[in-house]
Amino acid sequence: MKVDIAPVARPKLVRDATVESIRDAIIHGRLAPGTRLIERELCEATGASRTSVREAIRQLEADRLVVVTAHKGPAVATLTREQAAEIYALRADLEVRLSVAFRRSAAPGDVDVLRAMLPEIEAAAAEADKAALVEIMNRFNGHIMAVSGLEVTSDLLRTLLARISWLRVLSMTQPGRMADSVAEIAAIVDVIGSGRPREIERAVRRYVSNAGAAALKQIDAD
Amino acid sequence: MKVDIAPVARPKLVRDATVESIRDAIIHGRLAPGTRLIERELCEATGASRTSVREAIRQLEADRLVVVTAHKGPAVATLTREQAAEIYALRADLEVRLSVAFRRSAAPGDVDVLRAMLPEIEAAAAEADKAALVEIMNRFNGHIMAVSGLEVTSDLLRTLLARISWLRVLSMTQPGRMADSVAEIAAIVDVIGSGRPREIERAVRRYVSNAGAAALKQIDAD
DNA sequence: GGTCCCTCGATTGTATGACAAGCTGACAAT
DNA sequence: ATTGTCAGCTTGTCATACAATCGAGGGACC
Repeated sequence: MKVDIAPVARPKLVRDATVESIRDAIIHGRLAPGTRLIERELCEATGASRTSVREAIRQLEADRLVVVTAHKGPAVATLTREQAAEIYALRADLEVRLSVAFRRSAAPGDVDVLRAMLPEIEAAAAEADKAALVEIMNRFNGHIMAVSGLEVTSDLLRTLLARISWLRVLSMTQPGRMADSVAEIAAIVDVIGSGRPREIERAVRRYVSNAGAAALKQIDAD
Repeated sequence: MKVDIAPVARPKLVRDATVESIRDAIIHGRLAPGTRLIERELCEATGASRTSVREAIRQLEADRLVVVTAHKGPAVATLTREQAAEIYALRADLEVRLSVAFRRSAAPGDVDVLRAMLPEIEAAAAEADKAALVEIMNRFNGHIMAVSGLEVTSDLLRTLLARISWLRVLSMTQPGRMADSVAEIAAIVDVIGSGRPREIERAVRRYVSNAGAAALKQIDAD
């Protein structure tokens, strides 16, 4: 017999909450790249013990969100221009793979879910509400990832996106970028459900490539 | 003044040694996928304290080499057929990028370094010496990565290769695979220094794709 | 003044002991 | 056979302690 009961929402482990806490501060830019992280301060800020904080740091280090120098301690990871360029190039490959897989696996209605987000995206862009835009784009990407069925690829993309998250927000500020961005996303939605793989690839690469160009311009202007 | 002295080999941190120790056991197959890892046993095996062992586990978890279930403990990660297929597909993309970048950045002699490894590869393959083959292929890949200058891409590829390391060794056992493999690698060396990107891509994809097919066949036959 | 060196405080690295929380398998009861 | 219960084991977290190392500041010397 199959019952329709969701598994209980387990109380988070302290270490996971700590990871979330620090990761959130990094990807939202509240901790700028290069910022030194002192264990004692992290303990005070999160309320966790050194044990948990240190385990959290190890996880963030493996995710490349922080870099740890022995006996000097962790610092928020910085991105060189070259690293950022690489990440955007890789992101394009991954998003192409996901979008094509989406096309293959999409059930009727999956494209509608994406299309239904467009007005929200436009609204957030019109108001220049970055936080809302980040949130809705996460849902947008999340749906594509979920439908694609590509676990590893989604996982990799998530870690790459986390590393450039603050940069993405910064590059949104460029005049005209948001409007272009919205148009490029709409173009993706237009072809992701019914287009040929070649067309999907072109639309996705155009979006990611332009986003990357904006991000790199942002880095150069720092 | 520039002196040719390598930086001192610092005494490894206990935690790094522990990570290395466990990672090595996993990628060389001494710890089979699915094996439960008990903290106490890891402490006894490595001589490290729980503190260090637990931090090592967190790192391996983020690298996806172990999966941790709350209150049940870590276990060596398993690979589904789908995950393995994804990893080989992504590996192809990454190796193509690295090889093309190698072509662009290679100094005279860099190709010779690769070519000089071919006899070693052939010898190891002829003797079916898997350990030697793994070692030499690591050097081969390492040289391409170093010359390519693509840090992020290299990093990502290394983590993916770690996840399929045991599978690669297994799939070597298939009759004829080693000989084909050697020929495909030789073909890559032939074009990586002077070929057009398209040719390089084709050679690399042929190699990775065949390796992936062998690996998947191995999974199916388990 | 500038440079070298040393000491000291702060921070990280590691180990240990303690206890709570949660899982697992065995056994008893119905 | 299913369920309830319990004991033992493992993980999760904390506090504490101490060694190793780093970095800044202060003298000593030129």
